[in-house]
Amino acid sequence: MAGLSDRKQKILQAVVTDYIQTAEPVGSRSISRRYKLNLSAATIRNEMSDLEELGFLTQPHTSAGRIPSQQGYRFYVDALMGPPNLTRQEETYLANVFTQLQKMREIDQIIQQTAKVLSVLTSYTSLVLGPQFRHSAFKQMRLVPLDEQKALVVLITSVGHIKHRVINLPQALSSQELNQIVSYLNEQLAGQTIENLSATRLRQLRSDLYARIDLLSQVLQLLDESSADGEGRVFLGGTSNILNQPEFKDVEKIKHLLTLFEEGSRLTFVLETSSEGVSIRIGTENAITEMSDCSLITATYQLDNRPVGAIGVMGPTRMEYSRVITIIEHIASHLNFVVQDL
Amino acid sequence: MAGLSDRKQKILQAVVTDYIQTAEPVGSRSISRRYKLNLSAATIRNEMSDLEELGFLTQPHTSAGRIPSQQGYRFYVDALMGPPNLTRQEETYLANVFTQLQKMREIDQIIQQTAKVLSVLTSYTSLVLGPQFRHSAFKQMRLVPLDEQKALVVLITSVGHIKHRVINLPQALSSQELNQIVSYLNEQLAGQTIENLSATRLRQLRSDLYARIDLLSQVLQLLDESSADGEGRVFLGGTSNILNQPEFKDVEKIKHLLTLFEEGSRLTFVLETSSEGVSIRIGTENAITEMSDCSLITATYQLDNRPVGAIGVMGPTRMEYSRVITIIEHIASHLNFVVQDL
DNA sequence: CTTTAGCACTCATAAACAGAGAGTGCTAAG
DNA sequence: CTTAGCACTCTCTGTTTATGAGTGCTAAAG
Repeated sequence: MAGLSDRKQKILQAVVTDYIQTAEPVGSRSISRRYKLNLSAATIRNEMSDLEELGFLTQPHTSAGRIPSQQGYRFYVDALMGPPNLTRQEETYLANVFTQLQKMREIDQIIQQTAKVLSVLTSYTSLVLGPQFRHSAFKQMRLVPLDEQKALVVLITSVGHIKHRVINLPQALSSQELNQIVSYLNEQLAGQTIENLSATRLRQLRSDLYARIDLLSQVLQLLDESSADGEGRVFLGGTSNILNQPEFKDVEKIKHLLTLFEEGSRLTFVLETSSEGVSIRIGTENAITEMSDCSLITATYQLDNRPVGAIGVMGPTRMEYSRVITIIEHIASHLNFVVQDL
Repeated sequence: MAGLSDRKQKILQAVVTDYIQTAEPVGSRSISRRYKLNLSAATIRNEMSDLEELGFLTQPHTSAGRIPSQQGYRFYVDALMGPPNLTRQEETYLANVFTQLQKMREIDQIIQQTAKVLSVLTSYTSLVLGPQFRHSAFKQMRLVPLDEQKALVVLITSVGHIKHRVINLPQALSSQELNQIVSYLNEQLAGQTIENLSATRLRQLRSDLYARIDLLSQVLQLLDESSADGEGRVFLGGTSNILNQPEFKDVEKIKHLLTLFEEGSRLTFVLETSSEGVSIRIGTENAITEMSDCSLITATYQLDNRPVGAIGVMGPTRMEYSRVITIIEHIASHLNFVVQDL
């Protein structure tokens, strides 16, 4: 697998970069012309034939050029990929974006804006998973009475995520008692991460306050929902960008992807399961069948050294890997700061 | 314009219903076969020729069948459209949905679910505009201190919409002073609609509290943003449904629509400007050029007899108007109750 | 005067076909 | 081991041809 001669590597690299640019099968001739390898077309032809045998290239049909196979892209990404090539323009654009993001206060806005920026910069489709409630720490809880029977529970966590819910008040409770319950809960829950709450802790609380079950259970339900699916929302950017890719001129393919985009939960899953740091999944490495001819590059962002969310870019397997990777790295690392400040 | 002979109307109706079903130009022959008009193809041919002259039908090319023109659809919708035809299945499905919606507490969830239901039932794309903050009345405001320098402003309105924002506290303020300001604001703003606040009222408040400008301006900014674009978010459902329509097999068209879908503000505008009750806009009646071969059916929903939001369904001009209209009416009227209960 | 049958004509769509071009694989020579 | 040459393959494009649905017109029938 690793035993590719230097020359084969150079040729593979040429094929991949050429195909990434043109989206057309690349022939021996055009390589010997465009890349300074000082080899004749015939030699390259032989090498390409070998590379096909080894599984790095494929032929759409006899007597067409070669295109990289999934394995070919994998090798390219792991070993051959050139350095990023961001233009100065793009870098200043990035810098501008960062100062703008810095100013925003609402997490939703930040997430959405991030998605947009990612898609504009890369001209692929971007996915951004908002900070996950259940990874963040409980900070404070407040009860705002609305009228005789209703009150607003406000839950504040360390990622600046604020969750609220109107609940019904048992009429038997005096405002004093209410305050007691709230401050008791605040005391008990302070600093815990939401996901750690579910099991033992909540049961204990429940028995402590067994007299107030009614009220409590509503609050706990809010906690529970938050920890379950609630906040795992994925924001998309540039969904129409995929249509610019020649590999998606087929309406059926588009339909598959669009319906995938509508199923938030599956997207959430993909992003949640992405490993820490930058991860690159090519074609069928993606587990989601609809994405089997796409590549997905993701990165996580952290809060207090714990990954709380992820950003990603999806494009055809013929994707500008190095470019996207550097952009994603920049944005993810910056997002760390932005989230920290909330 | 209104002077269409009875027979012409029957034929026009036949053409429209046929075309709605088949999406193919319909010829004189198939009408005399499929519809019991007791007229020969030739007669129908003559009538159709007249209808074309009058602008109700068009021919894609000589010697093809006719398809309804925009004017044709308009006449159909205004005068010819048959009664709704919901199956019993669909009605029970609707009933189920309603009980489910009733249970939800979070406005976002309700909106999103509504969008989904609308798109599933109609198999077109649905747009739902959440309740507009600026039409709703101010109810209460709270300040939750987070730490020495920061506090959370919570704004509660009568549509059950809750808006929050972290703001910086001027250190000079004691908690007593804070409370004073808050209760003063509550007093002054109670019952006002958000949109009425902007102009004179705010200026007055600003001068009243001129000493506390720093704090106040942040709060006011929150109010302002809410009244501006903030809450006018549109949720989409079934975006992939358009791909099932044969008129959208062209990738360019799809791209135009998808990019339109990404521009939330333009969609907001369309829904905001829809007149009270059910409105039907066919083709270029839509003002948005990207939608010039689509039709949009919208309905508003109310709170306290004021329209606060809208729902809509978008499909090709060849849309099942009567079906969609009844579905939309049902859902909108139900939404009135759901919103009321929040 | 209206309706209908008959017929020639039009036009899009599909299938069949030829030619061009790009690329390969193989063979033989450097 | 490299390269030039050549025959072969396969896609793509444009052209031609056939088919069929549908129209418009004319003339006869009601």
